[in-house]
Amino acid sequence: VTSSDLPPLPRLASRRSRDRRRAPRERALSREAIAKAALEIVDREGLDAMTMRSVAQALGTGAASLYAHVTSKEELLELVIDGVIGEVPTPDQPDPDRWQEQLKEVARSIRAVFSRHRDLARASFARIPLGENALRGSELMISIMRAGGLPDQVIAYACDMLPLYVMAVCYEESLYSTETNSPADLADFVAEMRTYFASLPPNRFPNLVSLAGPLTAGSEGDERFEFGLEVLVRGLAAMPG
Amino acid sequence: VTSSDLPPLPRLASRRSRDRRRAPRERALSREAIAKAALEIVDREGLDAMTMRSVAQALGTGAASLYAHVTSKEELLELVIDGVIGEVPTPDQPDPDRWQEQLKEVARSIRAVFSRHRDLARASFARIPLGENALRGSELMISIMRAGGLPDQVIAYACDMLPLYVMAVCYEESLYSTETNSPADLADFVAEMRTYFASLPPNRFPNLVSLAGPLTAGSEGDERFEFGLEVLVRGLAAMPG
DNA sequence: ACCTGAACACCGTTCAAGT
DNA sequence: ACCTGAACACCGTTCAAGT
Repeated sequence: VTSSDLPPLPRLASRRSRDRRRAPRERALSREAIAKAALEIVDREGLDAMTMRSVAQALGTGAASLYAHVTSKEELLELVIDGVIGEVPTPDQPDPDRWQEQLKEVARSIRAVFSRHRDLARASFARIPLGENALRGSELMISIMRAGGLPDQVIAYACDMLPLYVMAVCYEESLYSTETNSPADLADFVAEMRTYFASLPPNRFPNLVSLAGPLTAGSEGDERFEFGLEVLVRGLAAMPG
Repeated sequence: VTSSDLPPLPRLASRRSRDRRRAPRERALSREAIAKAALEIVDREGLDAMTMRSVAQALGTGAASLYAHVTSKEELLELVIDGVIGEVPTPDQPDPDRWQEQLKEVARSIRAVFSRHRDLARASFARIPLGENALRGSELMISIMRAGGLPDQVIAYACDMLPLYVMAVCYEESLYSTETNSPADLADFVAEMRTYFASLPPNRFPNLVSLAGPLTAGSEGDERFEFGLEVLVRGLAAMPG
């Protein structure tokens, strides 16, 4: 899935870290090993548990040693996230007649991948994704929309907006599964919300009261996410050049 | 703008804090005073500078004293955010013929308000907004969409999706203005991005290279945000019941 | 050239003790 | 009833000193 045999991409100047890493010794640390250890902690204990100290400990060193390979926790997170984006499968060739379905498919893949990595989605926010794999993802989405014949500027904005939506949903969903431990807990929580909306003073919140049901629907499966995808795709299709 | 003269709403059971606060003494602390001090710090120095310690210091006490009025930093943040949502102006009566424009107007107001509070938008994420003012905001959006004749379930999902988009954009924009200090800096950054995309290997990233211009357009003003609003509103209008 | 112990300057939260 | 000093168990990052 990764493209590690290709020549490395240049780095955006303002993102470039002081190039401190060297040819690694026998069993020395490396950016890859550090990122791998970090992701394992995220998967096991969540994003907050991933500290420079905990990552270092997993590798049998102290936190200070990581700074020889990574300039900051921020940069490490970027590495981890780009690696995860690399898990997103690349689908078939762009098909002009199926751009909407293909775009939705990519979005579904991203959601599926991040749902396997706890609340990592939170860290992905508002980070302009410039890693190798993120660029490939953008390239892919653009190619699908271009095949679909969308105007360039629509494609460009959509390239921002679509991941924004997907990541926001992933983060939201990761919170639910953090706060509630079992599917039954989630159902309880949703039920509590519905009852709460229904019990609000009807003179001040008539609409919240009467929509208590729909407002709390679709939190359990894919409906909510699919609704958003449909809105986005239909909206994009309706945008003038 | 606030509705402090109305009877207090019940609190969702799982959100209820141990009711530790009492009738405040002469110049004692209060939830309101604490939230006000916290927001002032956010406005002056950003979200990260808002710590329990810094808020307490601004009030002339120690951090521990805040815990008599607020159960956690999390709860304090909720208080601050709901207060800021209260700054969003409530527009005219819902007009069936203008629901799209009215919905966009609400979204613009929310963006305008949060853009005055640094990166506070970040803290608003994936927090189901259940404060007094947030509920009023939801009630308002629902009333506009109901006047527009949208199906109930579409309205309910949209109630989630619209703020999600607006807040995500607010957060993204707050990052730009944190990393870049002047408009000129922002322009430089955007230019750097454009050059970067244009300089990628064209055999691997043909679309990113050729769309370098559009991809980095509209980051300075409202176009990007307005594009998203338009997509959402058109998409919502196109959803079947 | 790389790695590290110890330190610096912080966090959120708790709790015994005060008034 | 309310407030607080001090402590607990942490953070990210730096840096002099080691090998």
